[in-house]
Amino acid sequence: MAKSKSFHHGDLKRALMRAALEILDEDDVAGVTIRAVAKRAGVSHAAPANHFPDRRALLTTLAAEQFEWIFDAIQAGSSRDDLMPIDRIAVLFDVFLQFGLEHPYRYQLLWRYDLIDHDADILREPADRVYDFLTGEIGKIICRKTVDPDTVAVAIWSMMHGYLDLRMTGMFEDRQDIISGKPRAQAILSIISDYLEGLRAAP
Amino acid sequence: MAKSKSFHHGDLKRALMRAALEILDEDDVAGVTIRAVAKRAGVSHAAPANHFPDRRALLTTLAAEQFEWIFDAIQAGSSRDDLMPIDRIAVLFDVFLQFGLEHPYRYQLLWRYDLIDHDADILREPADRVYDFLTGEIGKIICRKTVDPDTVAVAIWSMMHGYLDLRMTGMFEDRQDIISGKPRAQAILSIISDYLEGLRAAP
DNA sequence: CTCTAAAATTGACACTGTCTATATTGACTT
DNA sequence: AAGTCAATATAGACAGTGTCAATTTTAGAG
Repeated sequence: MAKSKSFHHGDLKRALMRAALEILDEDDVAGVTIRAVAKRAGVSHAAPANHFPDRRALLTTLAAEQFEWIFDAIQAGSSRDDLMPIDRIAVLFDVFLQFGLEHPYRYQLLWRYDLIDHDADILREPADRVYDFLTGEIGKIICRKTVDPDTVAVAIWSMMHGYLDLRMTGMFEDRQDIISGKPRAQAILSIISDYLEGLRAAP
Repeated sequence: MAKSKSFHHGDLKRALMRAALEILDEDDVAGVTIRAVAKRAGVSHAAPANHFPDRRALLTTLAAEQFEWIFDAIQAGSSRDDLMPIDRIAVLFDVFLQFGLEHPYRYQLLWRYDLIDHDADILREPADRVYDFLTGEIGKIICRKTVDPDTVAVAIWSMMHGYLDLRMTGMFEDRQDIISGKPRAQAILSIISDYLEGLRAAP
């Protein structure tokens, strides 16, 4: 078997990832140090080096798992075949919003290019799947040739990410009364929805 | 005088900020350590403690200066009184895009809530000025009462920030051929512009 | 049972921020 | 002019960090 269950820990790599995720949720990525993860997993501070060459690799793997979870959630939510492309985009939007609002530290890790390796295959593959899902659905919507689907994808993805990111920084926090964050988030969704509807219409 | 020119350094606080900005541009915020800043300013590693209680305070001041610069640039660019609100928003957009693309490390620092103190007055004041400028111009555009200007501001700000942020992570980098970044950025601007034009029209 | 390669440990190094005590400076008071 | 004193700069120490090297432990093959 490829994953040899060795030593007293069984599968330390998986145990390290679980410990890292726990610490991430509690303490932000700053708390996810090699030594803290090792301590929670019950091993010495240098044990993780056997499974991850450095901290960047550990965090990259952690981020990749989040992208995989997100993609799975999008697929699960849009598996019904009576959904229109616009509805499937809404599913993607909902998944990201819910994920970001529930797990802000996980979400922010996804974009920490200074801590993770965006060019790594394990990260790029699931991220591309999500992105391709979006561009694919947009392509089904747009009829006229004057608009570039990729530009629309960039615009939508930008607004979605920007809203989440700024919301987490507290940029909008006390500028208006958002409590659960949902109403304002749905307003953003409706803006995007209207925009896409507008694109479908002939010029 | 409040700012006493004392000791051999004259105004160490300003010298520290200059050194910090240089290092930021070269090495990202990770390189802006207290000790590195002190070394570049030619003082001992504990000297900055007299002017900034901790690293967070230093970085917060550094970020505040960037917001002040941005606001000044927006004002300088939109001082002509023959500009329409939509044009003034375009100026804000251009200033942010140019600032972000030219100085990515400065831009990213502005949103590192884990490193700077977003509630500090010195930071919140110039940031609010920029944000209020945007909401003010949007308010001039929107006529119908069914749309909340603040929501529109959030949407626009989100798209602008999201595009810059994602672009810096390399999310769009090799998914299409952007070289200078300007064409795609202008496409985003035109999307926002169209959106605002649509809002002006009666329902 | 032995051998071996992977896995885990221990210790060390150069960093970091920040705290303490100490020394220096410059301006104000008497 | 001499002295005082708060502000400013220094040097040293401490607990952290990531990562490297040498060492020991383990699990399974022969």
